[in-house]
Formats: sequence, structure tokens, C-alpha cells
Amino acid sequence: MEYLTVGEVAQRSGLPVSTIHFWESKGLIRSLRSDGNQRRFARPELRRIAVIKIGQRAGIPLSEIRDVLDTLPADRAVSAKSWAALSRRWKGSLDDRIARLTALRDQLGQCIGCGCLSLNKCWLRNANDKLATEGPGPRLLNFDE
Amino acid sequence: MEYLTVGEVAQRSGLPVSTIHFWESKGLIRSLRSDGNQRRFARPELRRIAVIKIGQRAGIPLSEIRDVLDTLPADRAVSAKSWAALSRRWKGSLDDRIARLTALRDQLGQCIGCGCLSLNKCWLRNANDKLATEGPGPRLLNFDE
DNA sequence: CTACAACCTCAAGTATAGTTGAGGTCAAGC
DNA sequence: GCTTGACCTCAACTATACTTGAGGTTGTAG
Repeated sequence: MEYLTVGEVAQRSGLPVSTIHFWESKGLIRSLRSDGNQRRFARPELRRIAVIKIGQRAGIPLSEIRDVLDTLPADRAVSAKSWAALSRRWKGSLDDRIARLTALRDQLGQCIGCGCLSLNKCWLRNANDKLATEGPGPRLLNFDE
Repeated sequence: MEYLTVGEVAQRSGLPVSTIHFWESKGLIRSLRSDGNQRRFARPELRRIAVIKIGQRAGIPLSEIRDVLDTLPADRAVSAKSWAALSRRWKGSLDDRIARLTALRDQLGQCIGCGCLSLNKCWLRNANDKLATEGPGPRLLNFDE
């Protein structure tokens, strides 16, 4: 049981076999082949898969995940040190996304309360009608009916 | 200047003409046609566009945005009341997403600090190796090298 | 009244992240 | 030694959200 078949990896990781194929085709994971050309996965690949899944949860595109994994030794499991660096990086990107979403949420929260009845105070205004902000012209987001 | 051409809408909204065509084809916005079959947009469409853009920023898929817009009167601008209901709804969905991302971020933050050197405490473990949790079997996320 | 920018439709292409299926091979149990 | 589930490749398909291009029409300014 030194190596795992694709089915075993699927079971352990919870991924469909097709996704494992796909990720391998994209260079995210690697396998050896048996005499009969079947995939054989070294155990450390499981850790890479776990890391990839976390990256995805963090909203990192596969191409970027692949790029950072490529900077790591391919033949060993992701080390604690590498993982700390990776998680720091992904945490940063998450921080950004959370900040942006939170700002939007707070703005939406204000819209609920105010009903955006005051055009000049509405945060939506400047963000959405380029022309309208350049003069007293027609207003895209005038919520006064 | 009762009605706007597609180019005018593009300028005001900052959208490419192609996107306006696309959104119309998906039923998100509507237009009348000139004698020569060119699109003519009623002014209230600009507000719908603004609302759509906000929905997108909130991560709402176009199909869902279309569904909620469909419940609104098509011939008038989005009213303050409708907008309040909409923003409440989207804020809720944003709240969820933010909560999930924040949880992940916090977990990542812990990983940075701890280096995940203690398998049994690592939050990643249970989340990622179904088999491994059912016994003392091989460990997907053992970060002890 | 003519030039030309802006418009039209429809098909195909792009990118991401896979899934599905056809047609064929491998390997483990009986 | 044969059956059967697991595996193989490769092409095509799905979904979302658009963009690009070809080939043709409209509308406005001079």
C-alpha cells in the first residue's frame, strides 16, 4: 500500500475520479504509472490535494494554486513551513476579499434603512453613472420616484 | 432624449455594448426598437442596470438576479421599496458568504501560527480525509514530516 | 445625398472548472 | 482463465459570463 490507485485517492479525498484526472492534466498533482498504465499516487499527493481544496475554498483559481505548488518540491509532501507561507498568502487574499464584501454589505445595509431616498447621499450614485456625476444631468440612481 | 441608444446606455453605465446585448438576451433588461430595429432604452433601465451590477458585486449569479428582477414591474424603475427588499436579501447572502470566508480565514490564520504541527488539533484533518478519520489509518494532513 | 459611425444578428471563441460517454484495457477473485 | 469492476484516453458537452468577428443595415452630419 505504498501507492494509491486513483479510486483510493478519490475515496480519501472525496473528489470524483474525473476531477483527479482533470487536476493532474492541469499539473496540480502528479502520478506514476503501473505497468498497465494505471495511475499510482504517492501518499504525499493527498496532502497536496488537501491544500488545493483549501485554496479553492479561499477562492484562489487553479492556475494560481498550481503556480504556488510548483514552487514547492514536487516529490515530497507540503512541509509545515511551506504550508505556513501558503496559508499566510491565501489569508491575505481572503482578507482583501472579505474587506470588499464587507464594505458592500455595509452599504447594502444602509440602503435597506434609508431606502436610498436621498440621491446625493446614496453611495450607489457615484459608483454607477459616470455621465451623471459630471453635471446635473439625468440620474441613473435617483431613487426618488 | 426620452429614450437612450445602446451606445448611450453603454457610456452611462460603463458597460460594453456587447454586455448590454448579452444581458438583454438573458432577459435582465428590456428595450424597445426604433423603426430601423435599433434598441431604444427607457431611462428606468439604467436603474435596473445599476441594480444588476450591485447584485454581481454581491456574487449573485445573473440567473438569480433575473429572477428577482422579474418579480418587479418591468415598465418602471426599481422603486425604493423594492430596492430595500432586494438589498436586504442580497445582504443576507453576503452575510453568509462573508461568514464562511471569515471562518476559513481564521482557520488559515491559526495554521500560520501553529504550522499545523499537531495533527490531532489541526482543523484541516477532519475536513479533508474521510477515511483517515475512521481509524488510525494513514493521515492526509499530517504535517509532521 | 453620401459617407461613416453606430447599429443589427448570429455564430463562434474565451476562460474557468469540471463532467460525461464511447471505446477499449487491466487486474483481482472465483 | 474468465468475468467484472476499476482503469485508460480523448473528444465532446455543461455552465457562467461574456467577447469577437463576419456580413449587413441605420441614421445623422456635412
